[in-house]
Amino acid sequence: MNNRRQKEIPSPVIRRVSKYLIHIERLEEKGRKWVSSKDLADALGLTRSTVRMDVSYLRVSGVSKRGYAVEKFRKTVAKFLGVHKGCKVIIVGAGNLGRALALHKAFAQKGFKIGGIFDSDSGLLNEKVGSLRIRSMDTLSQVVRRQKIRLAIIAVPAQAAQEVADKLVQAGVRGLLNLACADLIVPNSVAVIESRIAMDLRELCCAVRMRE
Amino acid sequence: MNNRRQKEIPSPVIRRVSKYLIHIERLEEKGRKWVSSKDLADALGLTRSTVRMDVSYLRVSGVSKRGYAVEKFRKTVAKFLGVHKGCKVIIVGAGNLGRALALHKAFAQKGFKIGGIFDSDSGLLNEKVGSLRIRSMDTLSQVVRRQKIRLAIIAVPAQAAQEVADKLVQAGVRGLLNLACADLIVPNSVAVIESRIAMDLRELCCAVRMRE
DNA sequence: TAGATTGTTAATCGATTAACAATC
DNA sequence: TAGATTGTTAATCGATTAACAATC
Repeated sequence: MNNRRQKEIPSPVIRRVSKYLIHIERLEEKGRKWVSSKDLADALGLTRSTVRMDVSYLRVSGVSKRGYAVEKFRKTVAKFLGVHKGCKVIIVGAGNLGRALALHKAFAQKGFKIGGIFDSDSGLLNEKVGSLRIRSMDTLSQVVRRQKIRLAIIAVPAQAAQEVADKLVQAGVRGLLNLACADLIVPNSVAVIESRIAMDLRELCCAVRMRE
Repeated sequence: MNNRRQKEIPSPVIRRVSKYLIHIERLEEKGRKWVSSKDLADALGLTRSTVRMDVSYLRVSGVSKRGYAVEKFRKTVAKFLGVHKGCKVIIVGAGNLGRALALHKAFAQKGFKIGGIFDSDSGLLNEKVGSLRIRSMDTLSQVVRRQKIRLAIIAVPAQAAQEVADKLVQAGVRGLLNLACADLIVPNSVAVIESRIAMDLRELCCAVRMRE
């Protein structure tokens, strides 16, 4: 593909690193100063080797016998993931799920700010969701440009998902979190993470059967 | 581990198979009778080899030159995943997210039925969410036993997640879908799928940065 | 110092892809 | 028949784990 500033990171590593961050944040709250690869491995059910390999992708250097400095680790990981206070996200779809996410406290806690909620149903226009007002899809592109929004959550029914994705991509959004049960086709330059709860449930169903 | 009836299936396979099911269901609605490994591979961005290997784990046999019979494929995959009409799930946590999921239409469409919604806040007791009433945590174990519930969705704040998981496990639930930003510790006999939207957003953040 | 832990290289393991005979 | 597709085995690729010297 195109030449990247960053070394190519395997996606299992990224997934684990975002788990490390959650864990490290909790340790920091508790006042812990140091964490070792063994601590992390035990807490997350991994091997020490895996943790150390993952850490080697970051620019965190550890100290023999003590491990990694918690605060520095947390800062470096947050920077690595591109997470910073006030990273803005918009939500498309103001149904039950879209509204719930707009009000979801964990987002703010994890550094995200909801930059707007949109719906194609003009009956919902201007209705309040927390401190936000539901906006029309016509204003989407303008909002994305003005506020320099890069991330969007798709919380619309499956049939509408592709059309919404197209609009978002055209408006310049760079990453989509897809909650709809639909496979999205997007240009290579746009990242998509699937988070389809109904699909997860099916996977769970299967996992349960496997261990019976 | 314990001896299983089923051959051990790699989890990437399970994840892909649940994607096949979504796709196949749509094809069936459209009246398609046959689907080939090439069709599936193209639709989901995989190689034909991968699709055929995955299919070989199922008990679907294909026909040279035509591929797989759509209806039979769909039925076999649904059975393989353990998904059947009316598979019951309970939701713990009647905050924004829990309520939204209780009302979420995609669940019913995908064969799941919400068997109850629970919250520890007695102020919410008996409040209506769609056709359900919010129940107290004290009744959880009874409901799980009577209705033979095997799956639960955890939609409570991170601090409460482990306690809720313990209660669910004790009540006899076999699979947990965790929406809380907390790492759950459960016995090996219980399956856990993580579906933490805030974490997914962070992963997305990172993915976006990678391709800049 | 002795012991614990990092950082990195090499070995292992498993998943994906390629290849191809069998089949319709 | 010729061509397309399955089903399976072998080759490749990449991720995980093990091992160990360096370090504090």
